[in-house]
Amino acid sequence: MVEPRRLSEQEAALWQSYRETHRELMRALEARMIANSGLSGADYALLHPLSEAEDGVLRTRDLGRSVGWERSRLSHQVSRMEKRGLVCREECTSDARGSMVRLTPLGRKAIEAAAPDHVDAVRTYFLDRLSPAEQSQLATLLSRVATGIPATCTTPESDCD
Amino acid sequence: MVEPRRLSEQEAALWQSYRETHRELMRALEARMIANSGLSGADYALLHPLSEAEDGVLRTRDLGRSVGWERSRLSHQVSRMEKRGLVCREECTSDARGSMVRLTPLGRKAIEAAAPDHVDAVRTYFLDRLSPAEQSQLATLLSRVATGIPATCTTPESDCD
DNA sequence: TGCTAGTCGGTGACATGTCAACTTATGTCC
DNA sequence: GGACATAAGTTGACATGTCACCGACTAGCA
Repeated sequence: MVEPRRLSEQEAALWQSYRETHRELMRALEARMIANSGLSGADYALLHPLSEAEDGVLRTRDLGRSVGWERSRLSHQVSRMEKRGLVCREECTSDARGSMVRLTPLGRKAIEAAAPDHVDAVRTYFLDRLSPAEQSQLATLLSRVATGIPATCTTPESDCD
Repeated sequence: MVEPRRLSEQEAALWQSYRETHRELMRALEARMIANSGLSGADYALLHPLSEAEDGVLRTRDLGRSVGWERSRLSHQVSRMEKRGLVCREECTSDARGSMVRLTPLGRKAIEAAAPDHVDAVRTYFLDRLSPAEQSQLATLLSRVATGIPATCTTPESDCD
């Protein structure tokens, strides 16, 4: 009873504004990317690190780490992209458990066609909306929130202790 | 070639930090709510306005407006929640096209059981991480970004003008 | 060497979200 | 009244994301 059960008007407004702004921003970016290149955000997320990798190949595990996804999610997305010819799977010679994901020529063309406009969109809708001072303010706020988020119990490097 | 094709290190770091922080924050909130009450974020989003409404009933259209969802998404979610007994559908007497969504006693119990801990979680992971000054900074930054996002052409209250 | 725990990737079931199309009803204009 | 645009809601197909589990393999250790 002593604990505050409700958010104040300002708190509720901030929380709602935060969620709405994020949702609208992502919707705008996603819609623009699909319209411009036919790639979804999930496609782009995987194609980007692959395009930067040596020969356009990464071990599935490393690709997963570079985008911060779970193995299952990654596997499903790779399967979908494989079906569309953007990437292909290969065996991992150094570890028989593993597998490699390789950018196909089609995938390479797709990411190279999509990237400039996407970068421009991120600037237009996000970065350019903020002054340099505001950008560093935001970085501070984000790191403060981020450090308060409890780690997922399934995260390998941080057990529930 | 004159246009900046890449983000600076700082810009890329901010953009990545923004997306990661949001993802982790939402994951933490969702996990805690499911563990604590068995409700998902989508469940909560609908149960909340219903629980505040007169008699726990809202016209589907109005429920959709209050959460900002499209009709299809709302209809699917209501169907899933109906199957689990959290809400039920009723006919709309004033407009034969419409339908009403009513909170069941089970749904009422669920939202009332979930709300205090969720509010606490939003405080713990988000609001309490920021000082009052930082909260208003954030509100400013968000509104700046929000006003730069092109409206979706399907939004009913804000046509593309 | 063999046991055991952990890693790696994949799969199926399901929840969530988007899009296009459809049905039905309402409102508007002639 | 009748033609037409619009609104409300649903549905099916599909993309995405999460969870639990499996099967194969690796690594650490007795």
